[in-house]
Amino acid sequence: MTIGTDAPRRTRIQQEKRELILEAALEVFSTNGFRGSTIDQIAEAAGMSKPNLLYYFRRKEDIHETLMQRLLDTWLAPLRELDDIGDPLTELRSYIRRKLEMARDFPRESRLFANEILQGAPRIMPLLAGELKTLVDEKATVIKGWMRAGKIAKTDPWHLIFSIWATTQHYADFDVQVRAVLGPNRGGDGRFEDAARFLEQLFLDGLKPKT
Amino acid sequence: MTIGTDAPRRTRIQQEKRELILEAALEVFSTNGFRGSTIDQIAEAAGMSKPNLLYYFRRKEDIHETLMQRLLDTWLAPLRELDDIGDPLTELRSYIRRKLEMARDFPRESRLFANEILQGAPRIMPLLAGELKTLVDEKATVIKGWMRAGKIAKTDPWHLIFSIWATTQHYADFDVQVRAVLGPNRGGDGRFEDAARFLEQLFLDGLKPKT
DNA sequence: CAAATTTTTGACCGATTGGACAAACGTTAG
DNA sequence: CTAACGTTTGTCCAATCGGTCAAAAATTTG
Repeated sequence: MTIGTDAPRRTRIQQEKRELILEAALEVFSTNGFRGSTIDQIAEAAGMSKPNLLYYFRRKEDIHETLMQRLLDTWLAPLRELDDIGDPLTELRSYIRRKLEMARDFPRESRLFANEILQGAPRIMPLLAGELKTLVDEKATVIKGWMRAGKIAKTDPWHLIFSIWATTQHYADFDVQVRAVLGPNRGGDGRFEDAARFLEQLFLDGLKPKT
Repeated sequence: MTIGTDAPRRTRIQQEKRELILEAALEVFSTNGFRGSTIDQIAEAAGMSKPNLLYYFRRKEDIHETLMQRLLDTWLAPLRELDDIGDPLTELRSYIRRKLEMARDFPRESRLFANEILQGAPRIMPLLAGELKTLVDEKATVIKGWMRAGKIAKTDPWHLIFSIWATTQHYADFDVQVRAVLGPNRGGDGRFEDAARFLEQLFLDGLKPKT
């Protein structure tokens, strides 16, 4: 019997094998893109034969789809946590920090997402215009409230969110370039701490109310 | 006779055909990546048969290589123009503006470059660690001079350049997402002016010396 | 005009691709 | 042990890939 994509998992072994495949596929897809990756590559990375892999995921697209669905949840978690309860500047600062930590700890997820968007988001466009837009609009309203209350400088909340995404994800998506430019000394493990310090200064001083 | 990559162009027709192919290849490569693009796609986009295209460029890689070489020159031009002569804040502001204009006017070039970096820059790594690093180091020294002179706030020049790259190129590379989130109203042609206003505020207020 | 050269194309090739399938293998329940 | 079920693999297939080649067509040259 083959394992359907939406069918409930049966044995513990199936769960584990599917997880193994997804892990391998994340590695391969994130570095080669969807069309640039082959089932053979994924199967080899997962340590199994191609037909065996196709026993757990019937089509190449199914693997990618499962990967993207899981990705979006964890990827948007930091933004969901952005809340109205704390101090606005502190909230924003910790959002930036969390996003940067995700770029550091989950660079493959970031690159997988970037690959999809770069190519026109053919597989997740509905999610962008639906779930994502709703979430961003909601958070933009929160930020606008902070601006009206004089807690942070008045500016465009949507482009503020874009700039946080751009600057943090840059350290995952363009990691090769960052390391090449920084060189062997400054391009080491400390580059994320340097980035965190810089981004905090850039955003906070730029957002501090004038009064 | 076939046309070599490094051979000097002969007739005007050859120049034009090569240009036609490069234009078509830019379109295809920038949306599908190198491995995701086929010679047939490029040939069709250029309005010619596959063997005809291969008469002008012997290998698929030759097209990509020519494209990347041209790209880097124009792509780094704004940074090269960053000079020590004018007012530092004005210099940085116009650099940001020029980069954003390039993201608006040459989004395909930006995506082509992003695709290459995302996949580990296998074809231009030497350029990154060589020419690019040299240029950035040089400009970082200029910026550091501005900081020592108290003209702009003290921070990390390299990460400052990264953040300018990230925020501006975001509007080319993630254009689909930007438009989806902004929606039909705010996602129209005015989005680049909104972005310009926001980025100016973000960077200038963040870089202004405290005194 | 005709000869020489450049440009274009149809047909083809070997390699790789995503995927199908039946047989073999392993495991577990009776 | 054995029947049933879940798992794995070798083999195969049609489609597509990058690229070749010889010959036709168009253009340039004399």
